[in-house]
Amino acid sequence: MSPADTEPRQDGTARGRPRSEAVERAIIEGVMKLLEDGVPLAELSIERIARTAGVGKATIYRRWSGKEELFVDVMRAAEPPDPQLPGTSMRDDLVVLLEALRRRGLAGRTSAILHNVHAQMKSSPNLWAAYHDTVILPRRRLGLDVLRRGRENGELRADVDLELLNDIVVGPVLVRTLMRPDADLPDDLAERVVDTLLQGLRPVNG
Amino acid sequence: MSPADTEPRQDGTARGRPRSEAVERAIIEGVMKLLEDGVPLAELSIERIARTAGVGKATIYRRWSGKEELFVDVMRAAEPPDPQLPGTSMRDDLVVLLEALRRRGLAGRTSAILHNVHAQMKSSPNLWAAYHDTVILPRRRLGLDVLRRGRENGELRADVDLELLNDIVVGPVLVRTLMRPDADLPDDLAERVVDTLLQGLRPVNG
Amino acid sequence: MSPADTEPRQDGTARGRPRSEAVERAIIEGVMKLLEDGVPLAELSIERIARTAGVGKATIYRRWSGKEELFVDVMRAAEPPDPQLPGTSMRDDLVVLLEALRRRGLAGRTSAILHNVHAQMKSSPNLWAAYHDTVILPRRRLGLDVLRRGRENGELRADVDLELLNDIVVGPVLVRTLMRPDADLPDDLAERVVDTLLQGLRPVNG
Amino acid sequence: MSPADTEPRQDGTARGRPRSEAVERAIIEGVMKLLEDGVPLAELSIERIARTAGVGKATIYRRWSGKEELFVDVMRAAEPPDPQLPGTSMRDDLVVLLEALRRRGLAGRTSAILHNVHAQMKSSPNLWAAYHDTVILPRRRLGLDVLRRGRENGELRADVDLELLNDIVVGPVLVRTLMRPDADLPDDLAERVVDTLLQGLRPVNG
DNA sequence: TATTAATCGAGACGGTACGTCTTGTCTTGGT
DNA sequence: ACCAAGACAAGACGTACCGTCTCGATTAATA
Repeated sequence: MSPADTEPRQDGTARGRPRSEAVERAIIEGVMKLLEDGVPLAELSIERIARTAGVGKATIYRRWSGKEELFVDVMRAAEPPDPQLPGTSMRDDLVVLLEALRRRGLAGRTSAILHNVHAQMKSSPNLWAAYHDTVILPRRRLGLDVLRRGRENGELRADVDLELLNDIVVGPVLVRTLMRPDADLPDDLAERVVDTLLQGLRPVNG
Repeated sequence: MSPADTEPRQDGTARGRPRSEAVERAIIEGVMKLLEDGVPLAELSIERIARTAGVGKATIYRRWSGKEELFVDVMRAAEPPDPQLPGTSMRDDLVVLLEALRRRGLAGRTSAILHNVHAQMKSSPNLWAAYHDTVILPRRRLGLDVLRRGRENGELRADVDLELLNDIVVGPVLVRTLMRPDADLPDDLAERVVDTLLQGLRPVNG
Repeated sequence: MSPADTEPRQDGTARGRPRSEAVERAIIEGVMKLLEDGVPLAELSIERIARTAGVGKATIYRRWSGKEELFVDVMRAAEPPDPQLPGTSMRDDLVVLLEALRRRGLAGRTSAILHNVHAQMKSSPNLWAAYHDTVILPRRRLGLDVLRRGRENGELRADVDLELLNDIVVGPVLVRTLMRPDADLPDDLAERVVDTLLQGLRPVNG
Repeated sequence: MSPADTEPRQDGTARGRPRSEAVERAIIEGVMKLLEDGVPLAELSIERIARTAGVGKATIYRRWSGKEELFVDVMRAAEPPDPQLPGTSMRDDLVVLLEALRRRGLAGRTSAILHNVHAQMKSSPNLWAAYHDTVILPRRRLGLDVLRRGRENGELRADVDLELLNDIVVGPVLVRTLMRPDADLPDDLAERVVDTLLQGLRPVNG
């Protein structure tokens, strides 16, 4: 799924002119620039991408089998780095994770790319799978680890389903980010979600 | 956004051959049939839709301004009816609402159409808005009403943010339905989400 | 080989918008204009022809299966009309026929087209055959008729091979026209060829 | 026009690895093999020639500036040697010359190459000129010499135009060879052409 | 014997054209 | 006024070649 789909060579022997990494970057940067400039994803033809990057069409097809595969790498390049967990408590760690998610949905470049390409990739199951495996899954695992530690530390009920809980924690931010583009993502959203969940929904007295 | 974009006539006077409603149904049914047959959304050209429905291309353009507008109506036609709330308690109402959401993500026809068209529409803000306003928003209001009644009945803490809570309730199911296509949606998912949230996450003793 | 390769319809029933004859003419005229302007045949891409004629590529492919087929029709359109035979004698008729051949090789538009397309067509046996059958053969028959009448009238030896003789008469002009592009075609060439042949090559006394 | 276009060095000093003559032959042989195998000239890309000859593209471009120049050398290599004239009489010499021409148009390898490359070269005036000067012209001069000797020997009328006569002699065979690919070239064609011309066309008595 | 420089096969590179497909508009003749 | 059919200009699709440009690896003649 990464660049070098039509592998240039299986063994180590390199023959012929090697592929230029600069070209690779130029293409991905070109796509990002177009998306940031507000060009609708539907108008992102390979022809136009090539024109923008000052590159021949074949040079694109030599690396990616089509638009979708290219977009996977564009997303990967646009993906912000993993957040640094404070480790002071489960609650704090969750807030940091959620906050990273919230920010990702706001930031200019990332946001424009994310919203568009995300939607696009959904139409292609195996591409989605590739993105899921290399981007989503590691983050998900990060969240599950935090929750597991929380359960072990006694911050969490012992009988809770961690997988489900992870979806519950992450759900509201993801929903607001990707499915309700007009929804606001206030600064304290991460905190409020985590604290609301921890406090429980029942009235205080009981 | 609805059919009859290029309105046939503003006033009441009807002149010439009236538009055939059968044609309208044939087109929408045709799109659904193709999607159910596993035709990828990307291969759904207007040309092919017209061929499948045995209809001229102009007849489609006379009703919708393009593929996306047509898809909005296809989604609307595929949307399952609103669930009937039992009204016995907030908890029960929420479970029924969530269960409807879960079912929508499973059902064959609906599911295939949903996943595809949903993704597609995300690329077009105003189309997404149209879908949001006529399909998502009413459901959302239904959920908010249930929560509001719950708060009034004392089933909910008084200081909770209903908007946020609604996203928390709906989030996990939506995430599993639309963003993790391989995730399982077990029969008791709705119940477990609602009960997990109501019980709170803290260990019992305190 | 003619226009209308992908026949629009076999029976008489005409359905859909009929093909525009104006477009047909515009395309053929466009090719001629380019050739007259000195554009080398090798640079006559379908893409360029379409651009010049202000026509979509598909519109060309709808009529001809490729460049070569199109060129057959261009040649046909550029072909000068059959000459009018005086009928006063075999000698005079032959001179007129040869003179027509000579002129064809001189005339600006025709000449440029002829030389180029002629060469091009040679690479495609069946296209050459098509051109041969509809353009060359009728002319050839005209020549054979003249010779046959000459033999019946006693202007020709009875034992002569008419087919061969026709090639002998036509040969020198054709060679100078098509194979020695720099050769001159003097005004009296036709007369001189015919008279040289009629007089024989032997010295007068014998 | 010959190999060594981008001359490897002007002065005598030879530095670096010298060009391999074997490579040169391999390329020309490769082209001939492809043509004999019935590959249409239009499909003879430099890319394919290089592939067939097991040679890098640059190695071809180092010797010839393009396809056409390469073809000139291919033709030269395929050209049969000059015929040996008996010298017994003008008539016999002409028959031998014509017979050589006829054979050239028949022979397998030569014929396939001739017909194709001949046509191709016509589109490029200066290439045609090169071929004309080094291949056609010497043959033509050979014919003119024979005719001149014939006139001096009294085998020919003194007032005949030798240039024109040469075209008349050569014309029919050339026409049948290059312009009527389906025409037959019977064994006695050369004799019949020469004798027909010598006998004259008029009836015997007069 | 080492150095040097042009050669070699391989294949990447920016372009252009190929022939096919879809887009949205525009005629047709018929309902 | 509507309909199905299909022509039309425009332009993207993915592939093939164009002629140029690196690569690492030969291959002589020179130093």
